[in-house]
Amino acid sequence: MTIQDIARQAGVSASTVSRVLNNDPKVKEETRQRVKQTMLRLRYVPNSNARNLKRLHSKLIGVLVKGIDNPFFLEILKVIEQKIQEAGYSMILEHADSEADELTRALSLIKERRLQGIFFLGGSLEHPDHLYEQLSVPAVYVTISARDGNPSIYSSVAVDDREEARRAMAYLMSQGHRRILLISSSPLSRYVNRQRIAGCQEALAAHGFPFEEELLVQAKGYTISSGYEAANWAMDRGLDFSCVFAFSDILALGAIRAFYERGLQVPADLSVMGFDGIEMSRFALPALTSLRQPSPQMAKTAVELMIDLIEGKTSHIHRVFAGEIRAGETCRVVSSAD
Amino acid sequence: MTIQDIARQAGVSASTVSRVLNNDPKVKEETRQRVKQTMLRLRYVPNSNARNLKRLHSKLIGVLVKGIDNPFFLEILKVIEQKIQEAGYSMILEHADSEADELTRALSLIKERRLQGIFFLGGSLEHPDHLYEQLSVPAVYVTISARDGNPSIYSSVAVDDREEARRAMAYLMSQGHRRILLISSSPLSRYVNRQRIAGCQEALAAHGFPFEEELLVQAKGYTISSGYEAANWAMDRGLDFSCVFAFSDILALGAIRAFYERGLQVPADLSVMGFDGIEMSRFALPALTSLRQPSPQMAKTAVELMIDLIEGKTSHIHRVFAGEIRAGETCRVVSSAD
DNA sequence: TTATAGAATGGCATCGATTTCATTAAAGCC
DNA sequence: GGCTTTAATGAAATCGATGCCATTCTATAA
Repeated sequence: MTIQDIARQAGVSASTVSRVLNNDPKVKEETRQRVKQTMLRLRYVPNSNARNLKRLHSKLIGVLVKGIDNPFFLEILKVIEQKIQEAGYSMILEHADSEADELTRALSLIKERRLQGIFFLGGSLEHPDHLYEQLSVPAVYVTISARDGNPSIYSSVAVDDREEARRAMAYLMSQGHRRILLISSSPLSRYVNRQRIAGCQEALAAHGFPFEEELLVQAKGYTISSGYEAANWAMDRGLDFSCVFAFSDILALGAIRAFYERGLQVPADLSVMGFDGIEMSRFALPALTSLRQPSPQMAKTAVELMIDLIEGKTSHIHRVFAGEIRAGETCRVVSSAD
Repeated sequence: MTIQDIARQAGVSASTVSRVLNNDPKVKEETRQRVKQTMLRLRYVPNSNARNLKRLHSKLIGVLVKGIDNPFFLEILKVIEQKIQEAGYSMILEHADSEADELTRALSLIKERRLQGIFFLGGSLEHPDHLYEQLSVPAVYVTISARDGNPSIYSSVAVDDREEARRAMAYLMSQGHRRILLISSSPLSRYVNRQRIAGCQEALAAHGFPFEEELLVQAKGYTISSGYEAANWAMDRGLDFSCVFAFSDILALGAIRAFYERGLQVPADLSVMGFDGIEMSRFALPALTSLRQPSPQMAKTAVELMIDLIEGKTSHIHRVFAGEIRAGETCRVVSSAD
């Protein structure tokens, strides 16, 4: 079933059918109806390959996700997809497994499918600048704050990781915690992790506490089992801490389980705080205290920004959202003697 | 950058460049290298629209997911994506929100993008048969058992929902439970739910217990909050039960939270069992007892089956996997006097 | 040396839509 | 009524790759 078949059946030319497809106003109403009826009758669906080959715009936006395991990213992804649809575009999802070729893959994808824009979700920003310059379409990073220098070759929508981590740590320290185990995702060299670690150090320094390298452990991935393993690793090494700050809720939840299995109750024996504030952790037992990122708003803003960028209505900007501490049941005030 | 540009730069014809792209053996090694170098130098990436327009095969397989919220589907989706890649195909993900137009959407997608096959994940099978007959490519349902009559217009890879639900109920009843609250997803009329309910009834009947309509509640969606709400609804109605069997782990986890907030401990005061056996529920507190579906194997089998179907090596079949009870910490043996 | 099979390569139609340009039909105007 | 303007429509080139068929080149045999 091609446009030609419809044209023949409806007694018009292919051009006219194309005009009907694209809602061109200069088609007589009567003709339009006849063509539409024919399309319906023959169950005609336009071939998107042929379409996008000829057209200037593909109406496609790519999303490159790294670590789709993480429910936090999924929460964002859902909103992004919905908003993209609403804007009349379609979403192409690509899942990046290895860290290194992330940008290369994005560049290929853009050319291959004629994407009009690309989102990066959960990746790192460690690529050299000259690679970004090869991006021929707008790129928007979501949940990853822009590096120092605020580059104008891509946009970002994120919280200030450093500041939010500092705030979370300050909160924990205000409850009397002094020895706080940090569970980061890996690698530690990833920008977002470096930022958060820096924020933690800042908070410690503000209280005059030293930053102990030993109290920084890394989890393999963004899964509950890697949080579990990281906590076990810390306990196996006999580390001394009264509190845990995990850089992701899902890691925090895994850690809580690990503590429980060793007979440690949260928050009675240990306090735990997460980062992200996913829905699920509100319903966990005990409900996780977390630094919530306003993910729905961030996702919405990211798509709006993307559309504006595509339509040339704006140039690259960096939007910073404020996080918020969501108190759950996993933190307890301890005496300073603890 | 088109194939013509490469041809000009490398001093060959477009045909030869195309041959290099498709690894045609009848190209002189020297020429092949020269063309490859040129492609690399100009950072050429073939336009997939032009490609798929001309080619017979698009190397694309669609996946229509309903309820991507459910971590169980995500676990499966990840394996499906990986296996599809390994088989040299690409995956197109489509998220169906409304129930009704699911198949219509799939049919459009197939024509539009020239898909070579389509997976249905988490949808329902309630469509009339004549719609399936319009499917021009193999369709494989994952985690949804085939309806009675074992139709040969699509394939399925699933557990026997009825039998597994029966088994789970029998397990709970063997622990002394008699009044078991069922938390189903909605709508109850969905085939998978009807099957599971039938299995539960069967188990009750085997013990001579009546099936009480009242003890069947439905959750809005596959989210932890809807499990939470369903449990609250049941408690608000003052229903009497010693045990809960939720048709999804994520619902069970939400229910546990709801009980906890009303001062009911699991498993001390109430036993809870889930369905699916997702990774996360193993790390929950308390670890969820669940009827585990062997999802990685199911996903792997589904993709293998799909590839075989595409290559014409097999015709539609229905693979049934056996589930398994994974004992956690949410079930307790009660005396029959309870 | 010349015929000839086989290996490499080039030319060109093609996939199914869009879009510009040309053409026809209808309508407005003096 | 004849002419211009505008509304509808059609013809044909085009997007970027593929693959059949034709052609050129090379190596081997007679």
